[in-house]
Amino acid sequence: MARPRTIPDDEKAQRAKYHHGDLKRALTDAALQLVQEKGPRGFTLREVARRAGVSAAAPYRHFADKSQLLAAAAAQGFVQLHEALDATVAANPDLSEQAVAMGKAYVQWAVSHPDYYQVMFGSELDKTESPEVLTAGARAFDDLLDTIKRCQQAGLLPAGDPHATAGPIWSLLHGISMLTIGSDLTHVGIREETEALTERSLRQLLF
Amino acid sequence: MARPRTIPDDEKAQRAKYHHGDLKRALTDAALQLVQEKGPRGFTLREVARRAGVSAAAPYRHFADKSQLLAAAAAQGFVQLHEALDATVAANPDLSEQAVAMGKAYVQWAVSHPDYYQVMFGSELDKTESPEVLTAGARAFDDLLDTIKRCQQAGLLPAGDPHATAGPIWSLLHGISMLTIGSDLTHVGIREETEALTERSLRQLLF
DNA sequence: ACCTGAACACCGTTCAAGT
DNA sequence: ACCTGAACACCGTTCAAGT
Repeated sequence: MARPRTIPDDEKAQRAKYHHGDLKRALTDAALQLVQEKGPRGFTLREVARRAGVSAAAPYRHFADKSQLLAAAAAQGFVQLHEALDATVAANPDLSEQAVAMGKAYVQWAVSHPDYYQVMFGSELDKTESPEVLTAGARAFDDLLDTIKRCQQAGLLPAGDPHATAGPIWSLLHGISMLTIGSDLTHVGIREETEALTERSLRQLLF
Repeated sequence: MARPRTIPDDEKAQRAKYHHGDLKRALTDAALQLVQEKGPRGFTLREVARRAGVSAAAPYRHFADKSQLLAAAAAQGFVQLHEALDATVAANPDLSEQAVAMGKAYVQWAVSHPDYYQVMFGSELDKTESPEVLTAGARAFDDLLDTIKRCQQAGLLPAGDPHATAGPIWSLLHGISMLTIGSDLTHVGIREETEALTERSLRQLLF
């Protein structure tokens, strides 16, 4: 029953700030949660504002429009994906398996965060208008690029511009992720497990 | 088995039917046009009704809801894609190049009909609720499957369930299409032409 | 400086009423 | 049988007004 009477101004400031000062963070947090709950389809500016305990007009002090708020959520998604890829690299020091492991991790993250992934790559988002998303996305892509470079230096992959190798790989991983999320593969009779499909096609493309 | 006693004049019936009887076709036509004009984002039930010269409530006599109307448009997209693939097969009787030619035709169609393609694979569409889309999609997929089978019989591709070969190929083609439409490849510094990227990665995956 | 309240123009959807 | 008009609950966005 400690009364907050003697509590440092720190906490008070924090509380006070939540609704005037750090509304931006409160809104992105709510947006993140809403995307995960309802997907891109159910994402509404007014609902985000409601969850942040604020009027429908308030978000416009911090985001130009709805798509900019969605972009903030998408950027967070790329950060999470980047962290997942980073962790995989750290957990797989063996270079000969690192590329395959990272590919599997990419798809694994995508299919276990389908709403996120669809926001990150869906047509609702105009990436051109949101440098935040572009840099966050580039950071995740760099993980792939770095692994390719290391493999090249170790002689496991042919030398040359790593982008030339990254293009096909990323396209494949993105395709598997999207088609799996949309259940399109099973709809046409492809019942192979996502992980097996990923590993198999990646090896075929790489080696 | 009671058939109508008087068969009305064809042309007159056609004309009269357009606004009472063939509203369904008028609506899907308008939907098709609207998708091509404004993309999935600007697609509105009310606008479609407006273009068909009908009240906002009228479409509900022919479609359960907005997504069912969008599904009708998506199905048409798959039909068009199927026709493009068919034409490519007919124009490339040489089996050794048919698979690559078809892959290029797939991506080519996708990037030249970006709004269509995004509707066909976007999150706005619930394919499960629309058998029309599923069968139209399966028909396009069968083109790929057939070419793979023929290549297998000619010894150009390893024998086995053609689905096992189709999975990686389709995933790659879909990934290239989507990432190109979204400009994601150029955003991360991959400036290779779409056609070159497609051909190169397809050959690497296949041979 | 930051937020609210009210307003505007638009949606998707429903339903009684018209023809 | 098929369509309209009006209504409802919801949007995204703007802006004067409050604190």
